[in-house]
Amino acid sequence: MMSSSNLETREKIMAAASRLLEEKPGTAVRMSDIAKASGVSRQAVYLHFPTRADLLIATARHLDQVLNVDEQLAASRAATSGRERLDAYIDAWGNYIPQIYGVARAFLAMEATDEAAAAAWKDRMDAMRHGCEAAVRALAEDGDLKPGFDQEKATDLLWTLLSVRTWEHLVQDCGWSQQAYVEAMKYMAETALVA
Amino acid sequence: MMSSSNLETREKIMAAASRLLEEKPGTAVRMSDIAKASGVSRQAVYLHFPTRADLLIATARHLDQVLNVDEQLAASRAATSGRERLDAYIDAWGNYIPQIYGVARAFLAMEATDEAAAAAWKDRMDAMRHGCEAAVRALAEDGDLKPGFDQEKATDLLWTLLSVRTWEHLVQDCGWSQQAYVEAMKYMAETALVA
DNA sequence: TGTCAACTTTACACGGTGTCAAGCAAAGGA
DNA sequence: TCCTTTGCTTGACACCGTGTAAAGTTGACA
Repeated sequence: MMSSSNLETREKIMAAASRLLEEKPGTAVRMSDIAKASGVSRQAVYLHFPTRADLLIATARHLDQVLNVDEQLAASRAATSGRERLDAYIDAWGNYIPQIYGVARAFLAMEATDEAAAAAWKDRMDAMRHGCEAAVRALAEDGDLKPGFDQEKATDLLWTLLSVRTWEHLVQDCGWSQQAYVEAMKYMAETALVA
Repeated sequence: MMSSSNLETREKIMAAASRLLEEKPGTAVRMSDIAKASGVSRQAVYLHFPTRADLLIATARHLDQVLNVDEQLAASRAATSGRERLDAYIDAWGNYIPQIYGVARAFLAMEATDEAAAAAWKDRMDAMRHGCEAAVRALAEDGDLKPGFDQEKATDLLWTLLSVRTWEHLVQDCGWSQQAYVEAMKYMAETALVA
């Protein structure tokens, strides 16, 4: 029961962290806030997660698991044509962003100062880039990639279009609806990259 | 002579700040670093600029003046057609970004925590948005705005495309050349917004 | 009964921002 | 010549958030 309580506490902390970050993104959420929200002492948090970056990393993984990213992104891999794949990927990732925005924002804020956080975020974004790369390759294999576009540049462009910062700018700063955002990204990707 | 030295010190501090930020963007530049680089005590900096945000704001204005933003952006206002105006604006602003990137990055890092810095940065970006708005309006007046696009959405899209974060992503993270960046932004804006 | 594991409480070090107060040196006027 | 003002220096300190250290508490279980 003690060992299960150990795990339960860990989960409680991660759950509280993701809840707080999701509730008030942009607000600086402190370790003590997370501790309080978990119903645990600040030091208990440090017992489970040596640093803030460690907690953030674990929380991100935890969220991926709870939200089942793999399944959410599976549709795009099942697509037959390149165009479908591109569309499905934009749909999947574009709609995943708001679900992880709180944690993402915390990462982006720490990135500048914390080495470990920067590396972890880079990893996640590299993984996302692979999705972009696969969509572009599928497009190219169909002969549907706009002529004169090399795959790497096309991937970079798509990657930029689908960055969390672009989502943030349009949805948070400009006040676009999630649907308008996804449609705009599809439109941009289509007109820019598809022949 | 004392009153002129007063101004000189102020300028020295702002010059040192912009130099340090430009030299090592991404590195956290502290007030004490700026003081040292200015050849002045840390408290002298606080004598001239009550807070870090104040220093940043003044430095940004100072930089605008030294680099002569107005002139750099003038070409776009002189353009006759909407398409020319769009192109000229992307050219001007897109090439201005790297010149202010150091300071911009400092603002973006502070934005999350500092109210004053966030407001000042928002002001600057709103001013930039007016440029986007004007370009889109000129396009619409020529009947060259893609049908089914309302001007506000088009402005938002262009604004997002020309954000410092987009520049950062492509040039800093993806390693694109400044020229490739500007061309890509022109291409994206053209294919997405021009009829 | 005693041990171990998870957790609590309290205290403290560190780095960065911002404040406060006393002192100093040079310019400039009486 | 003396005296005031101005621009700056020096050194100390408060505050906050992260992270560390150490001793104490509580419940499970052998």
